Parts: sequence; C-alpha cells; structure tokens
Amino acid sequence: MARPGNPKEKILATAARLFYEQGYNATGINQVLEEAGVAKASLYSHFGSKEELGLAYLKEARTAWFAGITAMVEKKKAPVERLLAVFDFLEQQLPQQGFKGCRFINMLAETGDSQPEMQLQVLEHKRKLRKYLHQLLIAVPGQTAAQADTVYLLFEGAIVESKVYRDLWPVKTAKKTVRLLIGQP
Amino acid sequence: MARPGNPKEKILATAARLFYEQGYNATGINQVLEEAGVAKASLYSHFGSKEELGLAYLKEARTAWFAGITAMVEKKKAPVERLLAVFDFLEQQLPQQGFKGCRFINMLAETGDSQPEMQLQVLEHKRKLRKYLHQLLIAVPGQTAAQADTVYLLFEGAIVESKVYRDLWPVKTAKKTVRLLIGQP
DNA sequence: TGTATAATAGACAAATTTGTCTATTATTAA
DNA sequence: TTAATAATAGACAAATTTGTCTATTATACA
Repeated sequence: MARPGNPKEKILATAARLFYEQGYNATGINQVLEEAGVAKASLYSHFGSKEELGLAYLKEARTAWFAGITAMVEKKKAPVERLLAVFDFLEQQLPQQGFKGCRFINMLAETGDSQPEMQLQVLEHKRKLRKYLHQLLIAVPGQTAAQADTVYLLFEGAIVESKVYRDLWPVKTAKKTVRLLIGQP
Repeated sequence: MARPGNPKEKILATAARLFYEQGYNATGINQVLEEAGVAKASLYSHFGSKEELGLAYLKEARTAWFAGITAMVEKKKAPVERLLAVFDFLEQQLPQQGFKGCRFINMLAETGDSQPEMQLQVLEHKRKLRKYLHQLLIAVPGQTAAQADTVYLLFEGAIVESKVYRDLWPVKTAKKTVRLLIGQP
C-alpha cells in the first residue's frame, strides 16, 4: 500500500481521491491511512484534524483545477476559442470514469454552517472562476461584461448536470449557447 | 418533543428537516427519533432502514417541490409570464433562512455509486423538471424546443450558485437571460 | 558516531453509528 | 370485553468514528 512521496503527500493524495470518490463524510480517517500506507500519528502531526485535511484538500484541488483549465485555454490563441475552451475542459473531464462533478459543490453539500471555513473555500474558488470567465469574455472583441454571469451560470449548470445525467449533453448545450450569445456562427 | 401526526409522519417530517439542514450522512437516526419524539422500533417497522427513509424523503420532497413551483406558475396566465415564474419560485425560496440549495443535488453529492436508488431518484426529479421547463417554453408563441435545455441549465445554475453566494443575483441573472433568449423586452 | 527528528505500529478512549430485541403499554376493531 | 395491532422505552450489540498516547524504529544531520 506504500505510495511514492513523503507521508504528508501520500495522505493528501489519498484523501483527495477518497473524498472525491466517496464523499468527505463517508470517508473515514482510518481508510485514508490504510490506503496511504501511513501511520495515524503522521496525519495528526501534519494536519491536526480531519477538517484541516479537508481544507488542505480543497486548497490543493483549486490549484490543480485552475492549472488544468488554464492549460486548456492557453492552447488557443483567438479570444473566442479561448472562451469556448473552458467547455472543452469539461468535456475532457467527464468521460473519465469516476467523474463525480465539482469537488467544491460536493463539499458544500456535505458541510453545513458548522464548517464555515469549508464554505469559504468553496466561495473563493467560485469567485475566482467567475472572474476568470469574465476576463475570457471581455477579451472577445465586441463583448462587454454584460453576459459574463450568464456564461458563468451556464458553465456551472453544465458541470452539475453532466454529473446528474452522466452525459455530455449539458456541456455541449452550454457551449453552443455561449457561442450563440457572443454572436459566433 | 412530540409532534402532530402519527409516528410515520413525524419521522418523515423530522428526517426531511434534518437531512436538508445537516445533510444525510451527518444526520444520525437517533437524532431524528429524539426530535420526532418517536421510538426507534417505529422507524424500523415503517421504513426498514436509514436508506429507505432517505428514499422516502426524496420522494416526498419531489412531490412538495413540484407542488410549490406549479402553484407559482399557475398564478400567471400568459405563457411568457408562466415560464419566468419559475425563477420567482427560486426568489421566494432563497431568502428563507436555512436555504441550502437543491435537496436532490445535495443528496447526489453525498451518496456515491453505492446507493444507486438515490441517484435514480435524483435523476427522475431532474428529468421531470427538464420536461416541465420544456413544456413551459414551447407554450410561448414563436418558441421551439431549441432553447429548452439552455433554460434548464440556467435554472439549475441559478439554484446552485444562489446557494454558493447566498445571494439572489444568480436567479436574477438567469431570469434576465431567459427573457432575452425568448426575445422579450 | 551520536543525537535530534520523523515515522511507525498499535493499543486505547470516548463517543457515535445502524440496527435488533425484549418487555410493557396504548390503541383499535370485532 | 376481548384480542390483535401499534407504539413505547430502553437495553444491547457490533462496528465505526475521531483523536490521543506510548513505545519502538528509521532517518538525517552535526
């Protein structure tokens, strides 16, 4: 069960996988430790508590997620193509077995008002995404900020619904609508 | 702690409240029983297991939710107003303290592939909603089914994001976009 | 080499989880 | 009234939860 990397990395990587696959509340510390092949004391010395581990998971997930989407966007040069590439990113994610939707939305559904730091992490992730989409939109000649939030809502709807239906149609529909909105044939 | 109704109703009503407020996994059977003021054996004789109770919760939630949204829609006569009224329904829900987004999306985030019946309940709810919005749209003179899924995605995005931001702006934006899509001034 | 640090295994605690079972008390219907 | 049914309280089980603590072994550094 030993995995590459030092104990801290092994714990975080295993927790990230299990929190996403099974959910945060449905995943016990013991399973994380067992699958990571790491001692319990290592977890508590590095993270302090399960909640701190959950927060570290969200922080790392944000970094990784934006790295992925920007990599997809930066393949394109034309502003229109760059904007539309965000949906290609979703299209690429979905067919992967074990797709479970957005890590942040999932965490928000599990953690109530008793874990405000979790909620804040989710909010910050979504704010950053909203801002990013806004920037991609206004870089398109002739486009203003007017439709930015619509693009954002379509993107979010596409993530959530592609999970519900386990199908790409929401992503394709959202992309088509955005193309239409910005007057692209 | 006793509540009106027979034990079965009391259990379901209390479970519905707690599952929504705290989440399904975060809510223990014992808390439900305590707050419902009902004996444990009553729960197991009426529902059989926690999962069955969860399924009963989703089924009742679907009925109640559609009763609420159709009541809002049926206040209006003009097809355009009827379509837009679905966003008024969301606007009405959100300011209620304790708004936690969509019960079905939340449950989907908590239950993995190990509970396929839960996932099916969610899927059926969303399929019904998608169909309903489709009908409301094509009832508008000059509208075809072409934009139906876009309306659906905007609606879903509005629910999820109004929870994230704890604000009505996603609902207002979605409504405005739909009005624009159907060429309404 | 010697020493501080890191990591390990695993026992342990205290609480909580779902679910079962028994024995008693209400309620309802014939 | 009698008898079947429904509901109750609560003990109990077996597993699991997060977190702590001890004692031992590796590792890294001076």
